[in-house]
Amino acid sequence: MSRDFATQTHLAHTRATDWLTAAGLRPTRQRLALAALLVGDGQDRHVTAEKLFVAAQHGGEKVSLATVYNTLRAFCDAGLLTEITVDASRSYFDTRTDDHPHFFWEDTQVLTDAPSDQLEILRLPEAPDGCEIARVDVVIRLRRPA
Amino acid sequence: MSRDFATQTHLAHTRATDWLTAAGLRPTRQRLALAALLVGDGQDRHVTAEKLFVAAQHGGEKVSLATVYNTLRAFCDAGLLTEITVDASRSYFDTRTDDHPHFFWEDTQVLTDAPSDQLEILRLPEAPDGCEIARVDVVIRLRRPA
DNA sequence: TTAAGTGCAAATTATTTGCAGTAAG
DNA sequence: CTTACTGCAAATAATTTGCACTTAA
Repeated sequence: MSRDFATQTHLAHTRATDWLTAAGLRPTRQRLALAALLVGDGQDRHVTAEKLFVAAQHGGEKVSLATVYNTLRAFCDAGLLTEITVDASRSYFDTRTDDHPHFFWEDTQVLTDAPSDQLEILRLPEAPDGCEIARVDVVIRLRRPA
Repeated sequence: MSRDFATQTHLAHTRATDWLTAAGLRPTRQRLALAALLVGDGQDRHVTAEKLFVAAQHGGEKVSLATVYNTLRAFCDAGLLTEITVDASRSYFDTRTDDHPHFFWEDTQVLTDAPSDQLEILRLPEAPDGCEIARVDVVIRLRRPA
């Protein structure tokens, strides 16, 4: 809570590097910057390409939007992120890669984790013949009452 | 099962008309054609704009793609359809408007209903303060094993 | 008659891609 | 060195929109 800036930055960098190399991805300057924003503080995050791009710029990083897109795709392919689709016009990327439920705030278009220990699925429809369940997406859409 | 074509068509037309007027929508030629394709036989359906457009053309109906989009949106706004988002690049529209689970076949990109009686959610994360749950989307993603 | 609905073509928006240059191993 | 990565600008693809025309009520 009271670590100084240098230490925090250093930790973020280390974590980002490990995260990338563990997945066999080259830790380039751009990827490190994006990775640090995603997992630098060990917190789970849900980002859109645009939001991450803005965050990077805000942090003084020089990364192109196309690279942000390509990088997010690369991270997904490497299993570092999961893509979650709640809004047909935008993709969200989650740093948590296990199967867990989400809240989607319809007014702000924000996606967050829902406490997974509060979800108990007793029975699930079984996969039809010749199929297996790749993932179960549970999105709880929240509305602020008028 | 063995009703003749004229009767089937007539039923479809009636059902489509009722469906539209019940929602306070003007039963125009285009809307009737699309509605008949959607609910004409009383079966539940999941369509994309493009698929519905092609189906209409195939049936000899003259409807523009923009109208298909506008119409689907109008049907949703009127509560006749529900939009389901499983794929960031395409919207699916479901003729069943109650909250129920779906199968999404990743190989064919097809969306179907999952038997809702086989899903039992024992406990759901509760909505954060000042919020209510608008809907719970459950999408079971199916993969055909290699 | 008149407000709602339609078609077309142009606009928008998120995302991808081709390719020439740059950097990591 | 050599192959992967990046940036830019152009290409895609789904969806929306402006506007003149048509049609249901």
